[in-house]
Amino acid sequence: MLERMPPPSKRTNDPERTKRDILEVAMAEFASEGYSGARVDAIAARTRTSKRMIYYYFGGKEQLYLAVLEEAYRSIRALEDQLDIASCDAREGLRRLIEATFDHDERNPNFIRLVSIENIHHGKHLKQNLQLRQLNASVIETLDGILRRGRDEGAFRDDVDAIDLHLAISSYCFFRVANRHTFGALFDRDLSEPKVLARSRAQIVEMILAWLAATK
Amino acid sequence: MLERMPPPSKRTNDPERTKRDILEVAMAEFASEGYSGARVDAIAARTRTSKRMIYYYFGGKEQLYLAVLEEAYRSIRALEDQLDIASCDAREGLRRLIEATFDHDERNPNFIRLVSIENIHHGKHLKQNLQLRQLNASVIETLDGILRRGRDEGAFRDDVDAIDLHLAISSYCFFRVANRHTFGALFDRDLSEPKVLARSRAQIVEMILAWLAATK
DNA sequence: GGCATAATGTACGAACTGGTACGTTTGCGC
DNA sequence: GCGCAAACGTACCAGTTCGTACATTATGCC
Repeated sequence: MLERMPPPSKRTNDPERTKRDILEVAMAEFASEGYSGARVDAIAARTRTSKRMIYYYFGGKEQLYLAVLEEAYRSIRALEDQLDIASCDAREGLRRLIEATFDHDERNPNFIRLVSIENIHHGKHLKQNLQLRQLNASVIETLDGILRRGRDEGAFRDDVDAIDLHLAISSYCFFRVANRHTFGALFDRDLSEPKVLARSRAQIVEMILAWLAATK
Repeated sequence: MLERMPPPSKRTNDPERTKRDILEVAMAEFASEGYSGARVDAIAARTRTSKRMIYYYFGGKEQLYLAVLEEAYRSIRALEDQLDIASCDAREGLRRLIEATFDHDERNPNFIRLVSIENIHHGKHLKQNLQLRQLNASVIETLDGILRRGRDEGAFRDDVDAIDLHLAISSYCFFRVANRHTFGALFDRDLSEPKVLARSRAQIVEMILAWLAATK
């Protein structure tokens, strides 16, 4: 088959692949440049298809961003499902959950950046999306279960609720990734360096456990 | 030309006021819209002067942003100077510093947002600015002093350094403000509400103190 | 094989946006 | 007053950017 290469160009239709391709490229672009900084043309250029398809499948820049945001949130669904929390005591279960959160944020800087970007825009896209809110409820339930068990075991204090706890854990894990650049520039400590990372990972666990163990 | 109304219009020259005016408006615009989302025309419109002056005094959009960023960082210089830390023990001194950090972030959402924005842009502007890095070193020195005193008093563990501690404190205070919108949308808790705020303020103090008191 | 529809490519346009050319006014030293 | 530089206003331009009209090809179905 000596197919004359580009004359008939051999186009193949693959809607699913095209959509996924656009989403992936768009995620990288939005995460890297912010919503306003992202360029539809730049996304199209890095896609195997054309700008036309972005509008064909997604409708526009804002809807594409919305799809990216949803995809990003969806990918972290039930982060805590894979953990075997039931089989250990509350402290150990919590330790695993904290480490999983830490590792997740570390491994998904694009997700972190998108959340930052969404907050810059006052969370107006997320607020529109009912579905996503429910996805995130599960981590609260998990934490609530751990907290209750910890109280029953006499290991945890009883005046900290699941949302307090989630705030404490995720703020640390999130900040480390989101503010890596300014923190690194100001304090000369590269938070992405393996040794620093491991140190932080241990410290957030210590911190939370010490807090919950405190007798007020 | 029947124009009689604003004949000479009584213009007054006041360079300093003009500059400050532009900076203030620009700070609000950048913080609200992000760097790419901010519009030079929008800034000019809300100023008592014209777009021409932005270029006259600052040179361009990017240099204006740079000036805004510098101004924002400079305004928090020596946050810890007003605290009387020397006159109390380490735990009390640290408590005051944490609360001051918390209150500062709470009162300066624009600063918080600008830092978020700067991180979206990989901190490239901050990295260029040597001056600003030194300004921020003071908080580390202060924390270092507290930590050392705490160890001498036998109240603090000795395997946590000042930068570890600063990371723990500022991540919590920062996240509460920076991610207020997505957090609120996902977990139905308005972090800016006075009661929630006071609760958080107490919790971050408890958390840090419990951590440092832990005997490893 | 023919046809309807989904999928895709190309080229272009209208509006926006950062930046500037050009002219005018103010304030200050004398 | 007078002159001159600093301070300021207006109108406009050129490049960019989102979005679309129009044409074309692939694919499933009978």
